[in-house]
Amino acid sequence: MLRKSNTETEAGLSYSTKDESYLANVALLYYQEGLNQGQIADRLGLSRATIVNYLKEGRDRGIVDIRVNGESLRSSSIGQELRKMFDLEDVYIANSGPNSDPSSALRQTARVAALAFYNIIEPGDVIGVAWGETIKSVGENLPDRKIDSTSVCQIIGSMESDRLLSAEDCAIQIANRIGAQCYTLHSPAILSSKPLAQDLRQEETIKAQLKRLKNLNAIITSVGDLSDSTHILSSGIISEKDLEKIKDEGGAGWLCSGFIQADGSKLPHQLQERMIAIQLEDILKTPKRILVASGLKKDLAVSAALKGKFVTHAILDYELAKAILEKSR
Amino acid sequence: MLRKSNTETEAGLSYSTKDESYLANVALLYYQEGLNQGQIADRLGLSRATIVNYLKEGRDRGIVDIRVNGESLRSSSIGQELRKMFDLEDVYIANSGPNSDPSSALRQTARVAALAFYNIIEPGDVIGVAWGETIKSVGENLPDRKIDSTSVCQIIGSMESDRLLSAEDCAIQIANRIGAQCYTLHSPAILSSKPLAQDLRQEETIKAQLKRLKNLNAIITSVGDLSDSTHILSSGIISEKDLEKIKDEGGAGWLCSGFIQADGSKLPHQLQERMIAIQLEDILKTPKRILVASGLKKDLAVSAALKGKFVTHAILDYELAKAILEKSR
DNA sequence: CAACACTATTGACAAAAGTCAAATTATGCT
DNA sequence: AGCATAATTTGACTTTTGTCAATAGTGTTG
Repeated sequence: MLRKSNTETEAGLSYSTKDESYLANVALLYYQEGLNQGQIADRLGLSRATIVNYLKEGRDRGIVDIRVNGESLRSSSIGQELRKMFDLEDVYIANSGPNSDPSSALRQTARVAALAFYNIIEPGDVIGVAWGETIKSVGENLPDRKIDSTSVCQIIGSMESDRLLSAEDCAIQIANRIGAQCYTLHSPAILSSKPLAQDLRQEETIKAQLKRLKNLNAIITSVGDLSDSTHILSSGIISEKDLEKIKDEGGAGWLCSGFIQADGSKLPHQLQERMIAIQLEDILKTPKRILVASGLKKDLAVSAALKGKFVTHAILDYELAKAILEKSR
Repeated sequence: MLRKSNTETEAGLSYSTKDESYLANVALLYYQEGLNQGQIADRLGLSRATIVNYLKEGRDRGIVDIRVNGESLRSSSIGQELRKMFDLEDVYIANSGPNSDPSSALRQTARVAALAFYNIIEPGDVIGVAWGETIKSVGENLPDRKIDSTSVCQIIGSMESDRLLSAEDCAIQIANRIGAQCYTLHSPAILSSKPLAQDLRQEETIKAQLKRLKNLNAIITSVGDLSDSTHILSSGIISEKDLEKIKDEGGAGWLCSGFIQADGSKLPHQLQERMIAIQLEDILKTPKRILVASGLKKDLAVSAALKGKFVTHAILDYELAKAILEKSR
């Protein structure tokens, strides 16, 4: 069969079969008219394999967009129970199946969080973004869909971590996806001494950046658990010895820049003096507080964050949500 | 294997696997994570057939939404040529393949028109809607997506037709889909005598309805050809004898309420005196004039409408567009 | 204009998805 | 509780889709 990429060239009429319009028409025949690939191939006088390629290209180029309605993810009954119990605005439940490994459970949670994010964030919002594996994954799963005149602020200074390229990444990626102005924090998360931290906070650039964190509309963060594998340990924010002490003192979790106890109250710690990050008090002042968490080992930490009212919108793993609910009866 | 629709019932925790949230999660695993049905079945501990059912239900219930980007349909090179030649704002090309029958070509054109419609219409628009097979099909292919504070006005009185249930249907359906206020025309399209038509136009209700047609933001219509199978014949608007006369006088097409010649100029006809419909002059005053047409036999009529500037946005069949372009060189 | 690098297309095969009647499990009713 | 009924799930089968290496077309360059 003759190649079809240009018909009527002799008449000067150049019609490229491969343009977006053509791909979109094929996609319509497949996804809306409901024809199968063979029928479309017959109509267009091409092989079925070609139609397969066109359809794939249509999806790749974003001409065909398959989206899942985020609203529906709020409807799970376990989520509704949690919502009532902790007086939350919304709970979205991710469910990757009982037989899935933790990393894909995390990815599924992040995907759900990405959809939830678009439901929660409104044009004009100033969004504080924490960092960590979970938030990184949320950023990766956000579709490229702009939200008008939003801005994104990094709320914890940066830290080298084996699990992340760099901490600013989280804020930058989220900002890129939603087309927001991005303000990073030009400082490490933790400094070696209290005086140095104090000095740095007085630096004009840092000062301005920290001031912005007092007037956020929304925050998206995860929580850290206090197990041996927690990221505050691996990223060097805290030493093993200090962590043990925190646990002895009744620490249940780590939230942005501070430790909290099982009942949700703040657990003061000298570490705070050396950190460049948002204050727990400022989190509470932010109207939309989005928490994303996956994995059973975070149950205590998440419970604590919920009890402490650090959260208005939660996106949780099914297993995690169930565990929290059962312990809280 | 155990049935899974309720887990943990003994603990009082009712978790329905079949809720929207669950379906959405399965859909995410399939459409976003890219797992196949077998892998999902394994993870959830269900059979693959069940996953098939869940995915289907997700699509049926609108949890999964597969949409084609309307923008891309504007990009065809043949459409661009037409756009320049007739100084149009936009041309969308529908392509159902050279081997497809006219009815599915029409459906494809209507689908493309439906997507175009959402690109063209803005919140607040007052939209005039004609009727006919083509417009009816556009209405059927519009998704249920609201456009804020729009209204829809029927621009030609009603007529019984074998091909349509009733003429108001077109306006009503389009209004329903986009959530618009709907104003129908409470009159037949054509009356038996001029005096009766004049009297009716003076009726307060009709008068108000006709007045509205002088301030539309947009119009969506097709054109009638003058072949033996044209709908103005089958719906009884015109007699066979009159049609012959019109053709002899140089008529090229029928547009809403009047005949036009090949060069786009109006062809006066006494029929007009007996009609209750928008005036050709008022069409020209409307800023967005959307023409939808499919099928080679409409080439003369469409050409005429384009030349007469009755159109700002055209949605055409590929074959039709090509024919018009070739004749116009 | 032959040789080339490139992209688009295809046929044949492998994998995945869809179908449906039968089986299983829940639900309603007396 | 026991039975009828409805809803859900499943295994075995058919159809459709995806893959990939081979082939054909296009454009460019020496």
